[in-house]
Amino acid sequence: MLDDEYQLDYFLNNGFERKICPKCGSAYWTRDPDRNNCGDAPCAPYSFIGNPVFNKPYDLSTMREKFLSFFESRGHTRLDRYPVIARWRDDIYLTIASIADFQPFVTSGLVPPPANPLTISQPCIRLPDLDSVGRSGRHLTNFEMMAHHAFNNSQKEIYWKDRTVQYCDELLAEMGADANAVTYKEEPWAGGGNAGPCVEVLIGGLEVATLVFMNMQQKKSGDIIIKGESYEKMDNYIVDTGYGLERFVWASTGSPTIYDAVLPEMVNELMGLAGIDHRLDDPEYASILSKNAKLAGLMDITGAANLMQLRKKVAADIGIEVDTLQSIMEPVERVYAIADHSRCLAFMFGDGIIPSNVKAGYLARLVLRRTIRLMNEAGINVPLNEIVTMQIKQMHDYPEFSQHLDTIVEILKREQVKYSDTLDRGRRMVAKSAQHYLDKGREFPLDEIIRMYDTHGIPPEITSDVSREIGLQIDLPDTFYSLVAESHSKAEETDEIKSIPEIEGLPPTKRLYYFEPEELDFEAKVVAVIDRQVVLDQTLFYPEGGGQPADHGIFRYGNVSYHVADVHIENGIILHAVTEDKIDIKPGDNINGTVDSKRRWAHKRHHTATHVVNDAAKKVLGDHIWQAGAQKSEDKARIDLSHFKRITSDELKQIELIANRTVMADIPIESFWMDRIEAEQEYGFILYQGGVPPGKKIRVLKVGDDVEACGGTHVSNTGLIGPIKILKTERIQDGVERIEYAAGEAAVKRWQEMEDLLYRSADELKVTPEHLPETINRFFNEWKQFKKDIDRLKGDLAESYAVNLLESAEDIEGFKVVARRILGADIEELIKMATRLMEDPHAVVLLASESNGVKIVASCGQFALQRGVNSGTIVREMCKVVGGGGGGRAELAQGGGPDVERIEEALKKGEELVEHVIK
RNA sequence: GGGCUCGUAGAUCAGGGGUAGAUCGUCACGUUCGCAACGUGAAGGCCGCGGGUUCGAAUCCCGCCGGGUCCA
Repeated sequence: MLDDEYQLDYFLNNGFERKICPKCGSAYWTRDPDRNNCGDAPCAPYSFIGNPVFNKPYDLSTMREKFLSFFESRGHTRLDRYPVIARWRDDIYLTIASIADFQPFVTSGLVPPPANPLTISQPCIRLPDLDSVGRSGRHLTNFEMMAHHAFNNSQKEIYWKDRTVQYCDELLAEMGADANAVTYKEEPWAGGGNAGPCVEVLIGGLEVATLVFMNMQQKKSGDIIIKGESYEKMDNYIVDTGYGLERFVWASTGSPTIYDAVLPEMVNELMGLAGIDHRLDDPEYASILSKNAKLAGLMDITGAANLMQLRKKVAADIGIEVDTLQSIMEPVERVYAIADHSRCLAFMFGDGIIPSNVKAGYLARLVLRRTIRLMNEAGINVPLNEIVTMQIKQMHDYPEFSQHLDTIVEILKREQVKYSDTLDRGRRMVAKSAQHYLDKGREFPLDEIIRMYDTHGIPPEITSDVSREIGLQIDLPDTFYSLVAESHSKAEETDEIKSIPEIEGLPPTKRLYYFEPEELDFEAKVVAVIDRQVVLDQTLFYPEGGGQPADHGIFRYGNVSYHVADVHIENGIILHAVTEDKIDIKPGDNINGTVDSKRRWAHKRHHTATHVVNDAAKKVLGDHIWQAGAQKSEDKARIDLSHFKRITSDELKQIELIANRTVMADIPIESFWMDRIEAEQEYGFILYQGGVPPGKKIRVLKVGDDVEACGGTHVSNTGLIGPIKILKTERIQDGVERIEYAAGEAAVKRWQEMEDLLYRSADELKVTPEHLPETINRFFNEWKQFKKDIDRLKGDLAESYAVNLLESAEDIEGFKVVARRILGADIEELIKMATRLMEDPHAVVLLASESNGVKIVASCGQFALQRGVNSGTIVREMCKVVGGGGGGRAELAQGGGPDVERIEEALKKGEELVEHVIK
């Protein structure tokens, strides 16, 4: 249906012919009259292996430079790369494509591009194909997407399809590619809410680039259907190209795998450590790897069954046994994967991801643990941090990673220890469980294996290995991980966005609080009244946002006052919710507004303090600190920071001190509106600590050394924050620390509360606060000692009582029945006595005392037990008499009840029961 | 953001309403010229914290604190 989109003048004027691939049915453009396939896998096999498509081999650096300067010389501005962690996005964690750098605001047209047209080489991380990395010869977890982008709209067109294809053709020609070998395959593209026509660029059977012409956006009512979704045309249309740097390098060397082309030093180093003789100059060995890569390029190799298929084909092709091939390929594939993964980790940690159990940090840990597993399997007994360090030292184009090497190494060391702890714990758990099932003569249940992985992070391979050692065989299903996914309930909750239709068409409210930050009184004209919500033309009321709660206050109209209890902003329109049911104001009326000064000041102080604490934390803990959330209130505030270990109390004191020094330095706070792109270029993504604000312009706030995009209200000088008191830290997730603090009056109040607590505690012990710790220590130790003494004495007491009691026992048919009330004994003493007495096989003991109600204990010796005496039943009946309950074992039971008056009665009842049973 | 788990002696863990346990480690004694090994014995517990249910809670329920882990 997009067929017309591909009838490019460039194709028509340059000798191209449109053909349909007989195998896959795709349309493609070629200069070669004899070509009879689209050139893409699986229709065409790799032909570049051992037969490079360009005129010379390139490495990553020279290839990247070749590409960027090619487009620079054609009017494109070269841009620095963005981080691999997508801090400017709240919908994805990792940068997955060059266009991701410009979503959502540039692609939507809201914000102009930083340059137009532009070229960039953007490192990307994609994890969905993790399983194929190392095996297919071409998959990578991380790669650089070289790109040129042009952002067009109805007012201005930079260039569109023809020029894009022409550039591609010229680039390939300049690199010495055979023009007849290049095909352009038509393929509609869709992703991330956008879509458009696209051509895939193929050479030597390898897809080296994708040229996307993004001109549609997803819309339910759209009339264009692509891959099952409806789209409509956009006003702006964007050239979104992606040239795979690593694939270009691979195609230029023709090596058997992409890993040998891209990371030759690393691969060789690791092969050596794994004890593998990796000699690509050995024709036989090289041919196995090439065959494998070629065939892997033609098929889906995810899952053990598919992989086996590949092995069989390759083995048959070369004429060796499948087992032999397996034993050659498996170790090599592992090393390739390690080479890839460790580079991925270098990017992740180099760009500041902190390992965690959530979000991007979880993805980092996933890759990290996978790498450790692979290294163990490969027999590489070198700490992971050394491998990643090796990697970073070879990444000369990324000198910034070396600057953070100390932090990266520490993180990796901690993670390695953590993982080995988890595995140790896991092995013990599996061993215990396996023994349990072995003893019962049962199999290890599958859901138990899933549970081991799901709740304890124990990989199924480990479960299988450990239980095999114990003697329990386990067959792992190939579909293990999808079974795990299934076991998770799919409770999808879609937040319904409450939009208020009445506000559509209203003018945005003028935000006076930015222009007159010190003012609290204002006049305004009512624009609309919707239910209990008032919209004004301008307001000093700050709406909830950026972790700062809404202002409160009052409106006055004539003699009537209205209380503003909540304020929020929607599409630039500020809604004031008032508590009164009846609102006698209407659009056009002029009202007076007054903001609650105490609340506003508390928020201002806490908000500015947040920036100050953030900055202090960064100075104490390191550059990797990144704000992961914040919330303010009148009496305290908190900030969540990414950090890979717990904050110590010394560090906390240091942070508090530095924060208060910033306060005392009384630094004026600067705020100004700035072009988004300009601000990003000047200050970096560090601006977005507190989240990414929408819009073309952003408000930049400088508090001392801290610079952030922030829309909140602030004090004018740090001195006005007043004292900052840090209250506590909390670890809200692995890798995220929360610091709670109070500022200004709230801080003073906290101090006073804490002082009260301290003096009250000291008073209780009749000591001065200085002596509190040692006194408490003494009391606690004494308490423990007394407890032990009492316990021992109770035992002694019970012993001596017991002798007397037995002597005074009533003889019933040869049994020694004791039914006595023991004055002053508690339940423990009764139990000790009863336990001591039941040593006599003829004893039947019923003891009662008054201790916090009635306590009753019964016991009986061996013979009595055989006679049918059951202490449990007897106690239960006795306790009913005193209005309670009880129970226990037949030889020893206990209970009690509230009715003290009937103790004797209960004993009598017990005696009767005993007699009844014995006789 | 959602889910699942764990917190008991210095360490590793049992017990899952009815007298707090095992193994290792520690200490003492015995055996030995001495050590290891062995034997005998002992010390070592606010059963994470706070509420609730109950005659009775390490155990059940709720909240908090501290860990572990899977998924988006």
